Amino acid sequence: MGVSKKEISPCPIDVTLSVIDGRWKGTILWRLLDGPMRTNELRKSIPEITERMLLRHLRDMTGAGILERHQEQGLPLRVRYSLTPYGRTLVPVLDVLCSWGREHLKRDPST
Amino acid sequence: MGVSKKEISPCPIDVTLSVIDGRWKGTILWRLLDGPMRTNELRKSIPEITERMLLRHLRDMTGAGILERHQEQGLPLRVRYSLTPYGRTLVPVLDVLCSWGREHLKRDPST
DNA sequence: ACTCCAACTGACAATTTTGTCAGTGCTACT
DNA sequence: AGTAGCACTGACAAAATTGTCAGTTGGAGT
Repeated sequence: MGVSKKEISPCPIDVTLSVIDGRWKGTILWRLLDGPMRTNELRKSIPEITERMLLRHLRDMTGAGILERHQEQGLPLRVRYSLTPYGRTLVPVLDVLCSWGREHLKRDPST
Repeated sequence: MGVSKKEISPCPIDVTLSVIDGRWKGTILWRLLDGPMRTNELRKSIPEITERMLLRHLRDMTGAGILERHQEQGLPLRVRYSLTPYGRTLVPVLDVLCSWGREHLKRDPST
C-alpha cells in the first residue's frame, strides 16, 4: 500500500480544534451565534469566566479572523464582538459539535 | 426577555470538545476513521507522538466510551483500538472538523 | 542465555493554560 | 469631588497538560 496523505500533512481536525479550543472559546462562540454582544454582556452571560480570560480568548479569536471587534464611536466606551463572515463558516461546525454534545449529555449526565 | 437556556445549562459545544481535545486526540481519531489499528501502528503513523501520550489519550477515549481496546488472544501481545459504535456517532463531527480544517489551511497556510 | 519487541506504567520535569489581583484611562452619575 | 462602570493590561501564581526517561511483563528469535 502507498503512503497515505495522512502521514505527510498536518491533521485538519487539529487545525480546526486549534482555532476553537481553549477553556472558554466554545462557550463564547455559542453565545455569539445569536448575534453580536458587548464585552460586558458576554461576561455577565458566562458567570464563571474572568474578565482576563474572556478578553484573552476574544483577542485570540479576533486574531484568527473569526471574530471582529467593533468599537462604537462615541461617548462611553462600547465594544461589540461578532463573528466575521469567515467566522460564520464555522457555524455548521459549531452546530454539529453542539448537537453531539447534547446527545452525549443525555447519555452520560455526569459531564 | 426571558433567561435563555444558555445561562443555566452547560455549553454542549464544550461537552463535545472535552471528549475530543487533547494535543493528539484529533490525530488519533483521524487515523482510526479508516479502521482499527494496533498500538504500534498508531505510534508509527504519528511520528511526533510519544508512546506515553499515545497510551494516555487512548485510555482517555476508551474511558469515554468512544474507543475500544481489543486484545487479540494468543501468542505475542497484540492490541487493536477501534471506534466503538458510540464513537462512530462522532464521525459526522470529525468530518465537519476535517473539512473546515482543510479550507482553513488553504486560506491560511501558516497553521 | 541474551537480546528484542510490543504494550504498558510510574516518577518527575518542562511547558502551556488558567486564574488572581491590582491598576490604567475615560465617561457618567450624584 | 467621589464613586462607579466599561474595556483592557501586566505581573505573577496555580493548575493542567505534555514530555522525558527508566522500568515491567511476557513471548520470540538466535
